[in-house]
Amino acid sequence: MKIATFNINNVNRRLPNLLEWLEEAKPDAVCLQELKAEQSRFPRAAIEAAGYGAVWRGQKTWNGVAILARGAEPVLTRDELPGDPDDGQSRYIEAAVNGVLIASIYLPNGNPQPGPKFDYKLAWFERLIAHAGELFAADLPVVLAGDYNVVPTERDIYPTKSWDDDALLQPESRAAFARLLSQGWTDALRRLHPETDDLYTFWDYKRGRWGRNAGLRLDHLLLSRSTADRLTGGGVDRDVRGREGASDHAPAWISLD
DNA sequence: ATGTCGAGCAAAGCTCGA
Repeated sequence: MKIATFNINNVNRRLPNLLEWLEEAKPDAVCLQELKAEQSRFPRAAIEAAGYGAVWRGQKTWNGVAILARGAEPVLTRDELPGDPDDGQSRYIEAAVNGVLIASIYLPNGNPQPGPKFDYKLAWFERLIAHAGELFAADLPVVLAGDYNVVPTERDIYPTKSWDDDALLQPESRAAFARLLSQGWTDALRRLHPETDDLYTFWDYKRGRWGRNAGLRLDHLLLSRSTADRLTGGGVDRDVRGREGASDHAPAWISLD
């Protein structure tokens, strides 16, 4: 079973890119982030025609997350992260696909920091850690996939000082990600490629960063115990980032036995 | 400080978010 995560950065504007990648990569389940489409504007028909069922939680202009399943309908389990009934941002959706509980996560960016957006990022992280703790303890096959907006370690960014003040690299952001992992989750791509220095999933549009491979690893697939035992492979479809009209993220994927 | 990209608002170019 192949499971992917892809920050599409506007599902309607980049629909041809998404359909092309689905056709060639044929993932069994896909987590999308940054739909940037309100609920009624999700391109359901085109995605169905490509052979995928879908559940999604849209929002006007910003955010938005979805889960697609090849030849199946994902079984929705929740479409918001518990812990704050006043949070109206569409950043979490969870569904069962082929016996695996899958979450599509779009963690807040948090810039500029310090400030209210960074506070929101850290508070959202705490809610995720609380919910993930319950899922891990349940000992189910779970994959928490998405754009975490965190560069976990120095190995996960090209050599630069340019991002030192960015919310994605702050010690608080990294500590929260490390605390999530410490519940027992496996960072699948780093597990598979422990020595790779350019395991990036994001290249900023600015300053030719794609052309000089100045990337960041922001998109992660975290595996519960039973799914980690089934991990057989994975990678980043980085060529997708170089195509006409591409998202600034590339798809990351894993295979489970 | 800058660079890129796109949307919203509202009628063109600025502001915002990423």
